[in-house]
Amino acid sequence: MEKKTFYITTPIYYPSDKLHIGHTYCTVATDAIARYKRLRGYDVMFLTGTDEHGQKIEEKAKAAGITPQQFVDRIVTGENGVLDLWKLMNISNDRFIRTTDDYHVAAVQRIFKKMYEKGDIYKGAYKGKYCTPCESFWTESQLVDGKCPDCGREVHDAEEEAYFFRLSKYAKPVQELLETGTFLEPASRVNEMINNFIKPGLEDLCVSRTSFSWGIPVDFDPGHVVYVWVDALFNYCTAMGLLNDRYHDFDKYWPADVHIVGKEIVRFHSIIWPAMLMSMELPLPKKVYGHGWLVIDGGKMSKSKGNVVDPYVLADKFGVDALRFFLLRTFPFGSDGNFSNELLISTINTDLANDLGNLVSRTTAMVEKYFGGKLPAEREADAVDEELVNMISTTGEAYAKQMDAFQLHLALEEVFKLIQRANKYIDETAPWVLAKDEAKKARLATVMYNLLEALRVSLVMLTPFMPESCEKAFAQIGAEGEAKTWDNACEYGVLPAEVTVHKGETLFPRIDMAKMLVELEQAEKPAPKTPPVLPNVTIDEFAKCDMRVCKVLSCEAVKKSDKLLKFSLDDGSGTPRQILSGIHKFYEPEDLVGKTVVAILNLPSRKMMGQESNGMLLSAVREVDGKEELHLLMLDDSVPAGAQLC
RNA sequence: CGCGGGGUAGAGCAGCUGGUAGCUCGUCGGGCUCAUAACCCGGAGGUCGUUGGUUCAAAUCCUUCCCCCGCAACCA
Repeated sequence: MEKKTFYITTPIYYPSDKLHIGHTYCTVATDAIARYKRLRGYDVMFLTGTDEHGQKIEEKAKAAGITPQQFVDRIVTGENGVLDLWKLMNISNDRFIRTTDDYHVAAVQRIFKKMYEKGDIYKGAYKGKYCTPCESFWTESQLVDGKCPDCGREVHDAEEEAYFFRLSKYAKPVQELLETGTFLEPASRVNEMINNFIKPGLEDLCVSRTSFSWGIPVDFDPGHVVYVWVDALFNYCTAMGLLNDRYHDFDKYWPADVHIVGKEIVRFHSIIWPAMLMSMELPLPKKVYGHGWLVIDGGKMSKSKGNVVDPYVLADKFGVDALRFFLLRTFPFGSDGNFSNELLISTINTDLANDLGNLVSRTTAMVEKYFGGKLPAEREADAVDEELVNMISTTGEAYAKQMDAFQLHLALEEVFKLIQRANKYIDETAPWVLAKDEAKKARLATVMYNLLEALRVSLVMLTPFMPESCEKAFAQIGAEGEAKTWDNACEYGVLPAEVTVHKGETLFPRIDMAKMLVELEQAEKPAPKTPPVLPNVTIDEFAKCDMRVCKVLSCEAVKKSDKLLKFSLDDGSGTPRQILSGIHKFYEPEDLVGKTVVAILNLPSRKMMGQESNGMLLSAVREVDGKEELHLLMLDDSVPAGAQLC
């Protein structure tokens, strides 16, 4: 009989930067689900990949002086890149798609054309407010005081040719999809989507761009490139062979059983994606699951905050399996979780070292000590065995229920209830007492056997989370072949009666919290980065910058901004000069009044939060421990206002 | 009134289809010695952010207000 298929995906990640622990979290979770389904006998297809087009990558590549393709190659296939990271984390994906793969490019062009021919993509005009000097379109809501948010100048109505997808046409069926089924989970995300996006009304979606070129060309209209929606979302289909000859599994695996996505892209996957599939008259994926984020100290992890956690460092310090386990055991999969090194270490110590690792260790040690490593066949049951033996055969069901609902942390909790019960069982049966009485050998063997069985079924259930460690542990408790299958994870009495154990290396060493925190701090502290010296400028070019000494006449915080301070400065001209500066995080306005600072005066005037800024204050800036540190340039107060720097 | 999430023991969280408030860590005390100074048992510690209401009964439903976070905006 054909095995049932299970098609599961991660998002395709945007390689504009190195991936961090958040991406790792998502991929590890998906991997654990995929491995669980394989364990359950499914024919699993697990896809992950990278979304490599777009303006941001084009700009980053330009800044780095290389082509966009070289840029993404470096991040995806280069050393310590995306592929290396997934290999390190023991990710069992069956396929990896890059949106720059030629088969995907060709397929997307066909998809775009098909939707165009159907009339669901049409050529229209992108209407907006246009700022001629900035060559930028803005929406009404982006404008500041009705003017360009970039330069503060007047904008005018303008149109640009673009292709649109008739998203509005599918608003109703999409709403029904969200409201009726279990298409989008957890359910809390459904209201968000409906209130935020569907109720206000779905507008047609701009699906092509002419403002950048790093994308898939619209083959029937040069100058246009396909924008992210069609390009990225259809990866889930093209990687199975939709409209291309590279793969031939589309009919076998589509529709996907579940797209695992982060909450920030739930909208694309639960509204735009089904609408586009409806347009293509393709079946819809069965489920979109939006997981939460790892946050740090309650705040979002981001480059600019300098609190990005590097998975390479953690895997190196704690081991891949311990890291995988921690991510999935600690945080409820559907909601945000607060990441910290302390929590990571204490979870490893409590669950893996003290409970699981120590149970393996003490059990195998006793079998070796009391029986020379091999249990005799004689048995003698006792009433105290019942609860443990019962749990051995029932935990599988409780675990499966949680796994099938993607409640990974709850599934692991079930397993650890069994492990904790086994530790208690040792206390209740006191094997070291039994061992002193030759007449109680059969009883002692029974106790040991029950412990090994509890370990065996626990390990089967932990295998999707910690594949390598579980293999090692299986070897230690003498479980091989059939003893490691799912069907036998719900059965008591599968290990041979005369099982032989092999006490081995410590599976999860206990971690010295204080010592490790210091080590981590050092490892995560990037080598103090001093930016390289910029290319030469001529003295004439330098002289164009009019930098002058100014006295702070007044200073106040700008309303509604957590960063901006508004300065009124005496620049020596006699007329106060207004300059805005985003340094509120470093200075309180009242501390700056009367200070002697330096500003460059001949920058073009610019509006921020509706306020005009005529120049820029100079500061000394550097990165310390990944955080920006800023010192406003201040001179001795005896220097007069208006003095020029040269 | 932009949208959403959240405020429960010292810390981190669960409970929220209403019925004596739970878990992990920490802390205090006890047990055990097979084990990775690990394991097992017990105690202390909470007026469940605030106001009012529904109910025989509210952390749990409705309402007022306060605070935190995310999206957005902005950071020359």
